[in-house]
Amino acid sequence: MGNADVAVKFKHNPRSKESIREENELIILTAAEKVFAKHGLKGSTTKQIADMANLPKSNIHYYFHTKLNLYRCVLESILVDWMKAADTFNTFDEPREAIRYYVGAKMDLSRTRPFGSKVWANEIISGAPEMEEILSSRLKKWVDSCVSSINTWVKLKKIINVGDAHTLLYMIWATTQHYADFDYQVMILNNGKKLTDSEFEEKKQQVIDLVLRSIGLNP
Amino acid sequence: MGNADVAVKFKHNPRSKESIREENELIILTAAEKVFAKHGLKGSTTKQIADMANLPKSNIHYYFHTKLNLYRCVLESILVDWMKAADTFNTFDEPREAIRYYVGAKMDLSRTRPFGSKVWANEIISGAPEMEEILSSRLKKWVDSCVSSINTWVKLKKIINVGDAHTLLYMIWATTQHYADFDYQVMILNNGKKLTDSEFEEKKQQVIDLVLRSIGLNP
DNA sequence: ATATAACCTGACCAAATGGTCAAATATTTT
DNA sequence: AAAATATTTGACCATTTGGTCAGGTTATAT
Repeated sequence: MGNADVAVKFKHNPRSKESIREENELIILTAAEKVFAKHGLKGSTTKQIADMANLPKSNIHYYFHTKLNLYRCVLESILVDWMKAADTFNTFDEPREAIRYYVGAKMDLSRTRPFGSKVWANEIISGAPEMEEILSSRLKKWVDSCVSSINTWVKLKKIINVGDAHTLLYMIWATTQHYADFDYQVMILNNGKKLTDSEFEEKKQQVIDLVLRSIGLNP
Repeated sequence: MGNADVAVKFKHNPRSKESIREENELIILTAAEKVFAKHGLKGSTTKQIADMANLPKSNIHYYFHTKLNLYRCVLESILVDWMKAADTFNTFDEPREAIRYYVGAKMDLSRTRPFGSKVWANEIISGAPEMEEILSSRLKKWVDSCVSSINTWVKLKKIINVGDAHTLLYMIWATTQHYADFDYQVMILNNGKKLTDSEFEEKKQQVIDLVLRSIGLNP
Protein backbone atom coordinates (compact mmCIF):
# COMPACT_ATOMS: atom_id res chain seq x y z
CA MET A 1 0.00 0.00 0.00
CA GLY A 2 1.62 3.25 -1.15
CA ASN A 3 1.57 6.67 0.40
CA ALA A 4 -1.30 7.83 -1.74
CA ASP A 5 -3.52 5.09 -0.38
CA VAL A 6 -2.66 5.95 3.19
CA ALA A 7 -3.60 9.54 2.45
CA VAL A 8 -6.90 8.42 0.99
CA LYS A 9 -7.66 6.36 4.01
CA PHE A 10 -6.60 8.54 6.91
CA LYS A 11 -6.11 12.14 5.98
CA HIS A 12 -9.35 13.81 4.99
CA ASN A 13 -10.85 10.90 3.10
CA PRO A 14 -10.30 12.86 -0.10
CA ARG A 15 -12.00 11.62 -3.24
CA SER A 16 -10.46 12.52 -6.55
CA LYS A 17 -12.03 15.48 -8.31
CA GLU A 18 -12.86 13.23 -11.21
CA SER A 19 -14.82 10.74 -9.13
CA ILE A 20 -16.58 13.55 -7.29
CA ARG A 21 -17.82 14.97 -10.55
CA GLU A 22 -18.82 11.57 -11.89
CA GLU A 23 -20.66 10.61 -8.75
CA ASN A 24 -22.49 13.90 -8.34
CA GLU A 25 -23.54 14.04 -11.96
CA LEU A 26 -25.01 10.56 -11.64
CA ILE A 27 -26.80 11.45 -8.40
CA ILE A 28 -28.28 14.56 -10.00
CA LEU A 29 -29.27 12.80 -13.23
CA THR A 30 -31.02 10.06 -11.28
CA ALA A 31 -32.87 12.55 -9.11
CA ALA A 32 -33.78 14.70 -12.11
CA GLU A 33 -35.16 11.69 -14.00
CA LYS A 34 -37.53 10.98 -11.15
CA VAL A 35 -38.69 14.56 -10.78
CA PHE A 36 -39.06 15.21 -14.51
CA ALA A 37 -41.01 11.93 -14.82
CA LYS A 38 -43.50 13.16 -12.28
CA HIS A 39 -43.88 16.81 -13.25
CA GLY A 40 -42.48 17.28 -16.76
CA LEU A 41 -39.94 19.91 -17.72
CA LYS A 42 -41.94 23.00 -16.84
CA GLY A 43 -43.59 21.53 -13.78
CA SER A 44 -40.32 20.45 -12.16
CA THR A 45 -38.29 22.88 -10.10
CA THR A 46 -34.57 22.84 -9.52
CA LYS A 47 -35.31 22.95 -5.80
CA GLN A 48 -37.26 19.68 -6.05
CA ILE A 49 -34.41 18.06 -7.94
CA ALA A 50 -31.91 19.37 -5.43
CA ASP A 51 -33.93 18.00 -2.51
CA MET A 52 -34.33 14.63 -4.24
CA ALA A 53 -30.57 14.55 -4.75
CA ASN A 54 -29.87 15.75 -1.20
CA LEU A 55 -27.76 18.59 -2.49
CA PRO A 56 -28.08 22.35 -2.34
CA LYS A 57 -29.74 23.93 -5.35
CA SER A 58 -26.61 25.80 -6.36
CA ASN A 59 -24.88 22.48 -6.76
CA ILE A 60 -27.34 21.45 -9.48
CA HIS A 61 -26.54 24.62 -11.38
CA TYR A 62 -22.83 24.17 -10.82
CA TYR A 63 -22.87 20.81 -12.62
CA PHE A 64 -25.57 21.36 -15.24
CA HIS A 65 -25.87 25.15 -15.50
CA THR A 66 -29.54 25.33 -16.49
CA LYS A 67 -32.65 23.23 -15.90
CA LEU A 68 -33.14 22.84 -19.64
CA ASN A 69 -29.62 21.53 -20.11
CA LEU A 70 -30.11 19.02 -17.29
CA TYR A 71 -33.36 17.93 -18.91
CA ARG A 72 -31.63 17.37 -22.23
CA CYS A 73 -28.94 15.31 -20.52
CA VAL A 74 -31.64 13.14 -18.93
CA LEU A 75 -33.33 12.60 -22.30
CA GLU A 76 -30.02 11.71 -23.91
CA SER A 77 -29.20 9.19 -21.21
CA ILE A 78 -32.58 7.54 -21.63
CA LEU A 79 -32.18 7.30 -25.37
CA VAL A 80 -29.02 5.24 -24.96
CA ASP A 81 -30.95 2.51 -23.14
CA TRP A 82 -33.86 2.64 -25.58
CA MET A 83 -31.61 2.21 -28.56
CA LYS A 84 -29.95 -0.78 -26.95
CA ALA A 85 -33.34 -2.48 -26.67
CA ALA A 86 -34.12 -1.44 -30.23
CA ASP A 87 -31.05 -3.26 -31.47
CA THR A 88 -32.49 -6.61 -30.45
CA PHE A 89 -35.07 -6.24 -33.20
CA ASN A 90 -32.58 -6.98 -35.95
CA THR A 91 -30.59 -9.69 -34.22
CA PHE A 92 -33.01 -12.38 -35.32
CA ASP A 93 -34.17 -13.32 -38.81
CA GLU A 94 -37.26 -15.19 -37.76
CA PRO A 95 -40.17 -12.95 -36.76
CA ARG A 96 -41.14 -15.16 -33.85
CA GLU A 97 -37.75 -14.76 -32.18
CA ALA A 98 -37.27 -11.14 -33.16
CA ILE A 99 -40.65 -10.08 -31.76
CA ARG A 100 -40.29 -12.23 -28.69
CA TYR A 101 -36.96 -10.70 -27.77
CA TYR A 102 -37.86 -7.13 -28.70
CA VAL A 103 -41.11 -7.11 -26.77
CA GLY A 104 -39.37 -8.81 -23.87
CA ALA A 105 -36.59 -6.23 -23.87
CA LYS A 106 -39.08 -3.36 -23.96
CA MET A 107 -41.05 -4.87 -21.09
CA ASP A 108 -37.86 -5.27 -19.06
CA LEU A 109 -36.99 -1.65 -19.69
CA SER A 110 -40.43 -0.57 -18.50
CA ARG A 111 -39.76 -2.50 -15.34
CA THR A 112 -36.21 -1.38 -14.67
CA ARG A 113 -36.39 2.22 -15.85
CA PRO A 114 -39.97 3.43 -15.56
CA PHE A 115 -38.96 7.03 -14.90
CA GLY A 116 -37.09 7.25 -18.14
CA SER A 117 -40.12 6.04 -20.03
CA LYS A 118 -42.27 8.63 -18.29
CA VAL A 119 -39.91 11.48 -19.11
CA TRP A 120 -40.01 10.38 -22.73
CA ALA A 121 -43.79 10.15 -22.67
CA ASN A 122 -44.11 13.61 -21.13
CA GLU A 123 -41.81 15.01 -23.75
CA ILE A 124 -43.78 13.54 -26.67
CA ILE A 125 -47.14 14.46 -25.17
CA SER A 126 -46.04 18.06 -24.89
CA GLY A 127 -45.05 18.16 -28.55
CA ALA A 128 -41.43 17.02 -28.29
CA PRO A 129 -39.99 20.55 -28.26
CA GLU A 130 -36.56 19.24 -27.25
CA MET A 131 -36.49 16.10 -29.34
CA GLU A 132 -37.68 17.10 -32.76
CA GLU A 133 -34.38 16.40 -34.47
CA ILE A 134 -33.79 13.15 -32.58
CA LEU A 135 -37.21 11.88 -33.58
CA SER A 136 -37.01 12.84 -37.22
CA SER A 137 -33.44 11.63 -37.70
CA ARG A 138 -32.28 8.83 -35.42
CA LEU A 139 -35.66 7.37 -34.50
CA LYS A 140 -37.11 7.75 -38.01
CA LYS A 141 -34.16 5.88 -39.50
CA TRP A 142 -34.51 3.03 -37.04
CA VAL A 143 -38.25 2.81 -37.59
CA ASP A 144 -37.81 2.72 -41.35
CA SER A 145 -35.47 -0.24 -41.14
CA CYS A 146 -37.83 -1.91 -38.73
CA VAL A 147 -40.78 -1.38 -41.03
CA SER A 148 -38.89 -2.87 -43.94
CA SER A 149 -38.07 -5.98 -41.87
CA ILE A 150 -41.74 -6.42 -41.10
CA ASN A 151 -42.70 -5.89 -44.74
CA THR A 152 -40.18 -8.54 -45.77
CA TRP A 153 -41.75 -11.00 -43.33
CA VAL A 154 -45.13 -10.26 -44.87
CA LYS A 155 -43.80 -10.77 -48.38
CA LEU A 156 -42.24 -14.10 -47.37
CA LYS A 157 -45.60 -15.07 -45.82
CA LYS A 158 -43.88 -15.50 -42.47
CA ILE A 159 -46.50 -13.30 -40.83
CA ILE A 160 -49.96 -12.10 -41.75
CA ASN A 161 -50.33 -8.91 -43.77
CA VAL A 162 -50.80 -6.23 -41.15
CA GLY A 163 -51.31 -3.36 -43.59
CA ASP A 164 -49.09 -0.57 -42.31
CA ALA A 165 -46.19 -1.97 -40.32
CA HIS A 166 -46.18 1.17 -38.18
CA THR A 167 -49.45 0.09 -36.64
CA LEU A 168 -47.86 -3.08 -35.31
CA LEU A 169 -44.84 -1.17 -34.04
CA TYR A 170 -47.04 1.34 -32.23
CA MET A 171 -49.00 -1.45 -30.61
CA ILE A 172 -45.77 -2.93 -29.28
CA TRP A 173 -44.47 0.39 -28.02
CA ALA A 174 -47.73 1.48 -26.47
CA THR A 175 -48.44 -1.81 -24.74
CA THR A 176 -44.99 -2.29 -23.29
CA GLN A 177 -44.57 1.33 -22.21
CA HIS A 178 -48.01 1.26 -20.61
CA TYR A 179 -46.49 -0.79 -17.79
CA ALA A 180 -44.06 2.04 -17.05
CA ASP A 181 -46.04 5.19 -17.85
CA PHE A 182 -49.29 4.03 -16.30
CA ASP A 183 -47.78 1.93 -13.53
CA TYR A 184 -49.84 3.77 -10.99
CA GLN A 185 -53.09 2.84 -12.76
CA VAL A 186 -51.87 -0.72 -13.19
CA MET A 187 -51.18 -0.87 -9.47
CA ILE A 188 -54.62 0.45 -8.50
CA LEU A 189 -56.33 -2.05 -10.80
CA ASN A 190 -54.16 -4.78 -9.28
CA ASN A 191 -55.98 -4.19 -5.98
CA GLY A 192 -53.59 -1.47 -4.95
CA LYS A 193 -50.52 -3.70 -4.96
CA LYS A 194 -47.46 -3.25 -7.14
CA LEU A 195 -46.85 -6.15 -9.50
CA THR A 196 -44.35 -8.58 -8.04
CA ASP A 197 -41.43 -9.71 -10.17
CA SER A 198 -43.07 -13.01 -10.94
CA GLU A 199 -46.41 -11.37 -11.75
CA PHE A 200 -44.58 -9.06 -14.09
CA GLU A 201 -42.86 -11.97 -15.82
CA GLU A 202 -46.30 -13.49 -16.31
CA LYS A 203 -47.67 -10.29 -17.91
CA LYS A 204 -44.58 -10.04 -20.06
CA GLN A 205 -45.23 -13.51 -21.46
CA GLN A 206 -48.89 -12.67 -22.03
CA VAL A 207 -48.01 -9.51 -23.91
CA ILE A 208 -45.55 -11.44 -26.07
CA ASP A 209 -48.21 -14.05 -26.84
CA LEU A 210 -50.82 -11.40 -27.69
CA VAL A 211 -48.44 -9.70 -30.08
CA LEU A 212 -47.36 -12.95 -31.73
CA ARG A 213 -50.96 -14.04 -32.29
CA SER A 214 -51.88 -10.61 -33.62
CA ILE A 215 -49.54 -11.19 -36.55
CA GLY A 216 -50.73 -14.73 -37.09
CA LEU A 217 -47.99 -16.60 -35.27
CA ASN A 218 -48.75 -19.34 -32.80
CA PRO A 219 -46.67 -18.61 -29.69
CA MET B 1 -90.61 39.69 -34.61
CA GLY B 2 -91.42 40.85 -31.08
CA ASN B 3 -89.91 43.68 -29.11
CA ALA B 4 -87.52 41.37 -27.33
CA ASP B 5 -85.99 40.29 -30.62
CA VAL B 6 -85.56 43.84 -31.73
CA ALA B 7 -83.80 44.55 -28.49
CA VAL B 8 -81.51 41.57 -29.00
CA LYS B 9 -80.66 42.73 -32.46
CA PHE B 10 -80.26 46.46 -32.11
CA LYS B 11 -79.97 47.59 -28.54
CA HIS B 12 -76.89 46.24 -26.80
CA ASN B 13 -77.02 42.68 -28.12
CA PRO B 14 -77.64 41.44 -24.59
CA ARG B 15 -77.11 37.76 -23.95
CA SER B 16 -78.78 36.21 -20.94
CA LYS B 17 -76.62 35.82 -17.86
CA GLU B 18 -77.18 32.11 -18.02
CA SER B 19 -75.93 31.75 -21.57
CA ILE B 20 -72.97 34.00 -20.83
CA ARG B 21 -71.91 31.74 -18.00
CA GLU B 22 -72.46 28.59 -20.04
CA GLU B 23 -70.54 29.89 -23.00
CA ASN B 24 -67.60 31.24 -21.02
CA GLU B 25 -67.25 28.11 -18.95
CA LEU B 26 -67.09 26.07 -22.13
CA ILE B 27 -64.53 28.40 -23.70
CA ILE B 28 -62.36 28.21 -20.60
CA LEU B 29 -62.70 24.45 -20.23
CA THR B 30 -61.71 23.94 -23.86
CA ALA B 31 -58.73 26.25 -23.55
CA ALA B 32 -57.68 24.66 -20.27
CA GLU B 33 -57.86 21.17 -21.74
CA LYS B 34 -55.40 22.18 -24.45
CA VAL B 35 -52.99 23.88 -22.09
CA PHE B 36 -53.11 21.14 -19.44
CA ALA B 37 -52.58 18.55 -22.19
CA LYS B 38 -49.38 20.24 -23.22
CA HIS B 39 -47.90 21.20 -19.86
CA GLY B 40 -49.64 19.21 -17.15
CA LEU B 41 -51.18 20.69 -14.02
CA LYS B 42 -48.07 22.23 -12.51
CA GLY B 43 -46.55 23.30 -15.80
CA SER B 44 -49.62 25.19 -16.99
CA THR B 45 -50.22 28.78 -15.93
CA THR B 46 -53.54 30.53 -15.59
CA LYS B 47 -52.12 33.23 -17.85
CA GLN B 48 -51.58 30.68 -20.64
CA ILE B 49 -55.11 29.39 -20.24
CA ALA B 50 -56.47 32.93 -20.25
CA ASP B 51 -54.56 33.79 -23.42
CA MET B 52 -55.72 30.59 -25.10
CA ALA B 53 -59.30 31.49 -24.16
CA ASN B 54 -58.84 35.12 -25.22
CA LEU B 55 -60.01 36.32 -21.84
CA PRO B 56 -58.32 38.24 -19.04
CA LYS B 57 -56.81 36.10 -16.33
CA SER B 58 -59.20 37.40 -13.67
CA ASN B 59 -62.03 36.00 -15.71
CA ILE B 60 -60.65 32.49 -15.37
CA HIS B 61 -60.60 32.90 -11.60
CA TYR B 62 -64.04 34.42 -11.62
CA TYR B 63 -65.54 31.28 -13.14
CA PHE B 64 -63.36 28.55 -11.67
CA HIS B 65 -61.76 30.18 -8.60
CA THR B 66 -58.52 28.17 -8.58
CA LYS B 67 -56.32 26.44 -11.14
CA LEU B 68 -56.70 23.14 -9.31
CA ASN B 69 -60.47 23.38 -9.40
CA LEU B 70 -60.41 24.13 -13.13
CA TYR B 71 -58.14 21.14 -13.63
CA ARG B 72 -60.53 18.87 -11.77
CA CYS B 73 -63.42 20.15 -13.89
CA VAL B 74 -61.46 19.31 -17.04
CA LEU B 75 -60.73 15.80 -15.76
CA GLU B 76 -64.37 15.29 -14.87
CA SER B 77 -65.54 16.43 -18.30
CA ILE B 78 -63.13 14.03 -19.98
CA LEU B 79 -64.30 11.14 -17.87
CA VAL B 80 -67.85 11.58 -19.13
CA ASP B 81 -66.74 10.92 -22.71
CA TRP B 82 -64.50 8.03 -21.70
CA MET B 83 -67.26 6.31 -19.83
CA LYS B 84 -69.56 6.66 -22.81
CA ALA B 85 -67.05 4.77 -24.95
CA ALA B 86 -66.63 2.25 -22.18
CA ASP B 87 -70.33 1.47 -22.28
CA THR B 88 -70.05 0.06 -25.78
CA PHE B 89 -68.08 -2.84 -24.36
CA ASN B 90 -71.14 -4.45 -22.82
CA THR B 91 -73.65 -3.74 -25.59
CA PHE B 92 -72.62 -6.86 -27.52
CA ASP B 93 -72.54 -10.46 -26.37
CA GLU B 94 -70.24 -11.71 -29.05
CA PRO B 95 -66.57 -10.88 -28.46
CA ARG B 96 -65.94 -10.08 -32.10
CA GLU B 97 -68.56 -7.34 -32.14
CA ALA B 98 -67.86 -6.09 -28.63
CA ILE B 99 -64.14 -5.71 -29.27
CA ARG B 100 -64.68 -4.25 -32.72
CA TYR B 101 -66.98 -1.53 -31.41
CA TYR B 102 -65.02 -0.79 -28.27
CA VAL B 103 -61.68 -0.47 -30.01
CA GLY B 104 -63.35 1.58 -32.73
CA ALA B 105 -64.93 3.91 -30.17
CA LYS B 106 -61.62 4.38 -28.36
CA MET B 107 -59.84 5.13 -31.62
CA ASP B 108 -62.52 7.68 -32.52
CA LEU B 109 -62.09 9.33 -29.15
CA SER B 110 -58.34 9.56 -29.67
CA ARG B 111 -59.06 11.31 -32.94
CA THR B 112 -61.76 13.69 -31.77
CA ARG B 113 -60.51 14.50 -28.29
CA PRO B 114 -56.76 14.05 -28.21
CA PHE B 115 -56.23 16.74 -25.59
CA GLY B 116 -58.49 15.00 -23.14
CA SER B 117 -56.51 11.81 -23.53
CA LYS B 118 -53.29 13.70 -22.94
CA VAL B 119 -54.55 15.34 -19.78
CA TRP B 120 -55.56 11.92 -18.50
CA ALA B 121 -52.16 10.49 -19.46
CA ASN B 122 -50.33 13.32 -17.72
CA GLU B 123 -52.42 12.81 -14.63
CA ILE B 124 -51.69 9.09 -14.41
CA ILE B 125 -48.02 9.51 -15.23
CA SER B 126 -47.65 11.94 -12.37
CA GLY B 127 -49.20 9.48 -9.94
CA ALA B 128 -52.88 10.41 -10.29
CA PRO B 129 -52.89 12.75 -7.28
CA GLU B 130 -56.31 14.13 -8.25
CA MET B 131 -57.90 10.92 -9.45
CA GLU B 132 -57.08 8.33 -6.86
CA GLU B 133 -60.68 7.82 -5.76
CA ILE B 134 -62.05 7.87 -9.31
CA LEU B 135 -59.59 5.21 -10.37
CA SER B 136 -60.12 2.95 -7.41
CA SER B 137 -63.90 3.24 -7.40
CA ARG B 138 -65.56 4.04 -10.73
CA LEU B 139 -62.84 2.78 -13.05
CA LYS B 140 -62.04 -0.27 -10.94
CA LYS B 141 -65.68 -1.30 -10.95
CA TRP B 142 -65.96 -0.95 -14.72
CA VAL B 143 -62.72 -2.87 -15.28
CA ASP B 144 -63.87 -5.68 -13.02
CA SER B 145 -67.06 -6.17 -15.02
CA CYS B 146 -65.06 -5.98 -18.22
CA VAL B 147 -62.60 -8.59 -16.99
CA SER B 148 -65.42 -10.92 -16.08
CA SER B 149 -66.91 -10.57 -19.58
CA ILE B 150 -63.58 -11.55 -21.07
CA ASN B 151 -63.20 -14.47 -18.68
CA THR B 152 -66.65 -15.70 -19.66
CA TRP B 153 -65.67 -15.62 -23.33
CA VAL B 154 -62.60 -17.65 -22.47
CA LYS B 155 -64.65 -20.19 -20.54
CA LEU B 156 -67.09 -20.50 -23.44
CA LYS B 157 -64.08 -21.00 -25.75
CA LYS B 158 -65.19 -18.00 -27.76
CA ILE B 159 -61.70 -16.55 -27.52
CA ILE B 160 -58.29 -17.93 -26.68
CA ASN B 161 -57.15 -18.02 -23.06
CA VAL B 162 -55.26 -14.78 -22.61
CA GLY B 163 -54.22 -15.43 -19.01
CA ASP B 164 -54.96 -12.20 -17.17
CA ALA B 165 -57.75 -10.29 -18.90
CA HIS B 166 -56.21 -7.02 -17.71
CA THR B 167 -53.33 -7.56 -20.10
CA LEU B 168 -55.69 -7.54 -23.07
CA LEU B 169 -57.49 -4.48 -21.76
CA TYR B 170 -54.23 -2.61 -21.28
CA MET B 171 -53.16 -3.47 -24.81
CA ILE B 172 -56.39 -1.98 -26.14
CA TRP B 173 -56.13 1.15 -24.02
CA ALA B 174 -52.46 1.71 -24.71
CA THR B 175 -52.68 1.14 -28.45
CA THR B 176 -55.74 3.30 -29.04
CA GLN B 177 -54.58 6.12 -26.77
CA HIS B 178 -51.18 6.08 -28.43
CA TYR B 179 -52.77 7.81 -31.42
CA ALA B 180 -53.81 10.69 -29.17
CA ASP B 181 -51.02 10.94 -26.62
CA PHE B 182 -48.19 10.38 -29.06
CA ASP B 183 -49.79 12.03 -32.06
CA TYR B 184 -46.77 14.21 -32.51
CA GLN B 185 -44.47 11.19 -32.80
CA VAL B 186 -46.97 9.49 -35.10
CA MET B 187 -46.94 12.58 -37.31
CA ILE B 188 -43.15 12.76 -37.49
CA LEU B 189 -42.92 9.07 -38.40
CA ASN B 190 -45.62 9.65 -41.04
CA ASN B 191 -43.12 11.86 -42.88
CA GLY B 192 -44.11 14.93 -40.90
CA LYS B 193 -47.70 14.92 -42.07
CA LYS B 194 -50.75 14.54 -39.86
CA LEU B 195 -52.81 11.45 -40.59
CA THR B 196 -55.71 12.28 -42.90
CA ASP B 197 -59.18 11.10 -41.96
CA SER B 198 -59.04 8.22 -44.41
CA GLU B 199 -55.54 7.21 -43.28
CA PHE B 200 -56.81 7.22 -39.72
CA GLU B 201 -59.77 5.02 -40.64
CA GLU B 202 -57.30 2.62 -42.19
CA LYS B 203 -55.19 2.48 -39.01
CA LYS B 204 -58.32 2.04 -36.95
CA GLN B 205 -59.25 -1.04 -38.95
CA GLN B 206 -55.72 -2.39 -38.65
CA VAL B 207 -55.72 -1.94 -34.89
CA ILE B 208 -59.08 -3.71 -34.65
CA ASP B 209 -57.75 -6.60 -36.73
CA LEU B 210 -54.57 -6.88 -34.66
CA VAL B 211 -56.57 -7.02 -31.46
CA LEU B 212 -59.04 -9.56 -32.81
CA ARG B 213 -56.29 -11.87 -34.01
CA SER B 214 -54.45 -11.50 -30.71
CA ILE B 215 -57.36 -13.24 -28.97
CA GLY B 216 -57.67 -15.89 -31.64
CA LEU B 217 -60.51 -14.40 -33.68
CA ASN B 218 -60.33 -14.16 -37.44
CA PRO B 219 -61.36 -10.59 -38.31
C1' DA C 1 -87.14 53.56 -13.35
C1' DT C 2 -84.66 51.80 -9.82
C1' DA C 3 -82.52 48.33 -7.09
C1' DT C 4 -80.19 44.11 -7.12
C1' DA C 5 -77.40 40.71 -8.67
C1' DA C 6 -74.17 38.93 -11.93
C1' DC C 7 -70.34 39.81 -14.94
C1' DC C 8 -65.85 41.95 -16.05
C1' DT C 9 -61.02 43.44 -15.53
C1' DG C 10 -56.84 46.38 -14.53
C1' DA C 11 -53.99 46.94 -10.70
C1' DC C 12 -51.96 44.83 -7.15
C1' DC C 13 -49.48 41.36 -3.84
C1' DA C 14 -47.04 37.67 -1.44
C1' DA C 15 -44.71 33.55 -2.57
C1' DA C 16 -42.01 30.77 -5.54
C1' DT C 17 -38.71 30.25 -9.24
C1' DG C 18 -34.39 29.93 -12.23
C1' DG C 19 -30.30 31.61 -11.96
C1' DT C 20 -25.94 34.40 -10.13
C1' DC C 21 -22.10 35.28 -7.27
C1' DA C 22 -18.67 35.76 -3.90
C1' DA C 23 -16.50 33.69 -0.37
C1' DA C 24 -15.13 29.29 1.83
C1' DT C 25 -13.25 24.76 1.43
C1' DA C 26 -10.93 20.90 -0.71
C1' DT C 27 -7.79 18.80 -4.05
C1' DT C 28 -4.03 18.93 -7.35
C1' DT C 29 0.07 20.80 -9.37
C1' DT C 30 4.45 23.04 -9.06
C1' DA D 1 4.31 24.86 1.07
C1' DA D 2 2.36 27.74 -1.93
C1' DA D 3 -0.11 28.62 -6.05
C1' DA D 4 -3.64 27.10 -8.97
C1' DT D 5 -7.72 24.82 -9.83
C1' DA D 6 -12.17 22.62 -8.68
C1' DT D 7 -16.07 22.03 -5.50
C1' DT D 8 -19.53 23.78 -2.26
C1' DT D 9 -23.13 26.71 -0.69
C1' DG D 10 -25.75 30.56 1.59
C1' DA D 11 -27.32 34.95 0.32
C1' DC D 12 -29.26 37.39 -3.11
C1' DC D 13 -32.13 39.08 -7.29
C1' DA D 14 -35.27 39.85 -11.18
C1' DT D 15 -39.17 37.60 -13.00
C1' DT D 16 -43.18 34.87 -12.90
C1' DT D 17 -46.91 32.87 -10.54
C1' DG D 18 -51.68 32.02 -8.43
C1' DG D 19 -54.78 34.61 -6.52
C1' DT D 20 -57.36 39.03 -4.62
C1' DC D 21 -60.09 43.06 -4.91
C1' DA D 22 -62.25 47.37 -5.78
C1' DG D 23 -64.76 49.62 -8.90
C1' DG D 24 -66.96 49.55 -13.23
C1' DT D 25 -70.45 47.58 -16.65
C1' DT D 26 -74.44 44.83 -17.99
C1' DA D 27 -78.63 42.21 -17.35
C1' DT D 28 -82.73 41.15 -14.53
C1' DA D 29 -86.34 41.54 -11.02
C1' DT D 30 -89.59 44.64 -8.80
